[in-house]
Amino acid sequence: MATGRTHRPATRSRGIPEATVARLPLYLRALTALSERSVPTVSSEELAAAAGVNSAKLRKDFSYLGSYGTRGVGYDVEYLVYQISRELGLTQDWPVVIVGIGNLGAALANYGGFASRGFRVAALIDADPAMAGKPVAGMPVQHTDELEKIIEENGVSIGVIATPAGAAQQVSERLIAAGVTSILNFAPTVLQVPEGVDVRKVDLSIELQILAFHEQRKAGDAEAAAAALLPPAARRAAEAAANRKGPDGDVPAVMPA
Amino acid sequence: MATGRTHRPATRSRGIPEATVARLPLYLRALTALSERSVPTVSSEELAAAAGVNSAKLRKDFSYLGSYGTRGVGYDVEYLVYQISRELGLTQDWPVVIVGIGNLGAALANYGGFASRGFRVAALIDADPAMAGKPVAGMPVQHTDELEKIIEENGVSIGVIATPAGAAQQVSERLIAAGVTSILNFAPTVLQVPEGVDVRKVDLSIELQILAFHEQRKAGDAEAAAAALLPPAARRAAEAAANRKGPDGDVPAVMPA
DNA sequence: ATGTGTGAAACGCTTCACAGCA
DNA sequence: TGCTGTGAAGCGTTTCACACAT
Repeated sequence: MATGRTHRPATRSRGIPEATVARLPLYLRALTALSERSVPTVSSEELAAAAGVNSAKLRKDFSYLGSYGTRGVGYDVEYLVYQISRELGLTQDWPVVIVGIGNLGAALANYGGFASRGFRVAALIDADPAMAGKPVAGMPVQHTDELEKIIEENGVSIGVIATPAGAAQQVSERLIAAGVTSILNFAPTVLQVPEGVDVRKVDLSIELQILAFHEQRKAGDAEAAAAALLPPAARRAAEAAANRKGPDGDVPAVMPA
Repeated sequence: MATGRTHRPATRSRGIPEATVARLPLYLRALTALSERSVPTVSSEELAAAAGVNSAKLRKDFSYLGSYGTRGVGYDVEYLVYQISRELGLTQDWPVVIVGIGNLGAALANYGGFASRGFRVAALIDADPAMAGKPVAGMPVQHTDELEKIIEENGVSIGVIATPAGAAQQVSERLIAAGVTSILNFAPTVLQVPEGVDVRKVDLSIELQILAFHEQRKAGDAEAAAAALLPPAARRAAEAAANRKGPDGDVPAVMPA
């Protein structure tokens, strides 16, 4: 997870558990693929495999939306696509602004997955005057001065922050003051926001660090197993790890007092 | 959260709960900032605020690492930085490859947060022959043909996939066959990987959809409250939402059979 | 016969509240 | 006195297993 909500007690939103909400987009994507192949129905087993979850979880998830399946048959693909889209609020148009048009901001602006899901990039905003007017993803970058005007005129309630860490808090405050109530934050900072504003964060470095933790554990296991003369499948990883560490790889950089 | 592990039962890894592991990078970042300001110690309360969690959770998290605090005083910043770094495996060097050097891949290549955390971009790989040799983030892009050689020569165990969805599964298979055991996947697909391989996914579109769900709920609440003549704080959002929807905003695009 | 829908059990995570150490 | 460390309670999520509809 690269991610997490802020505020609001972990109580259910509209009766649907948060964990289920987080999986709905996954189901939707799998269903859309089936729909494009004109598959009329799916079983929970098939759909679960396509979405990368187990079928019991999927059935439980769908049970929160209502009884949309047919026993002995499965789920109607088109109908489910509609129901989930509706539940997620994707049947309406969501204008979003992207603030910070560096490498990442540009990547986001060019990302096709937004438009196809009801999201419309209403504006690209950057603090650098030299960027103003430059076309990115076929759209002129606008200066931060215009931020409030853009948000109010377009009824924007979702903002994406792709600025450097140092600018993120201030940007979020301006977004919120102008009316934004949901923020997707790519800057590596914890945003301080008032009650009622949702923040989700995506942090590339954090994801890698979590992988490193598990990777390290694998290497440790492999080393231990190798030492016990029980060569495991992950042998290669252990060897690579050993090579990387070097002779003093484990010496602490800082010693406790 | 934008994210999730694959395989391996949700049992604890090395005694540390998965939820705790996911927060360690957050604490580390906050601690690093304190360290740079030469702050010698922090209380759980202060550090929790900086990391955006509550203090009970933080103390519980740290208790899994050992008793590194001093009662009545707090935690030694430098010592904690070292212990968490060590726990996460960041005291060693992790070479990573980035596959798919489009907008997003380039953004990742340029992202500074990697190098400072023990991650080293060993190679940038792209399938487009026209990209080969082009410098991105001061590093020449290499062709996919070289993938296996690069991974083996550099002892790479972590791969980042930033290709289009259609290429991701095949890329992951080649990465894994060559020795990669952890993958950070930015492509909007569910990767099918063998036991023992960790996958974390970051999906921009999914994060936005989760925000949209909550945003929709807020708008609904605000409308209801407004109808009940109890003007709420989020009034603006409701009005904006109403504007967006238009006269037939709620008519289903697909009707059930 | 097949596959959904769902109570109930199991599990993991969070929060509480306070004992215990500096 | 102040703040950590931690059992125990509380919650939300996952998994099980089977009744029930088709």
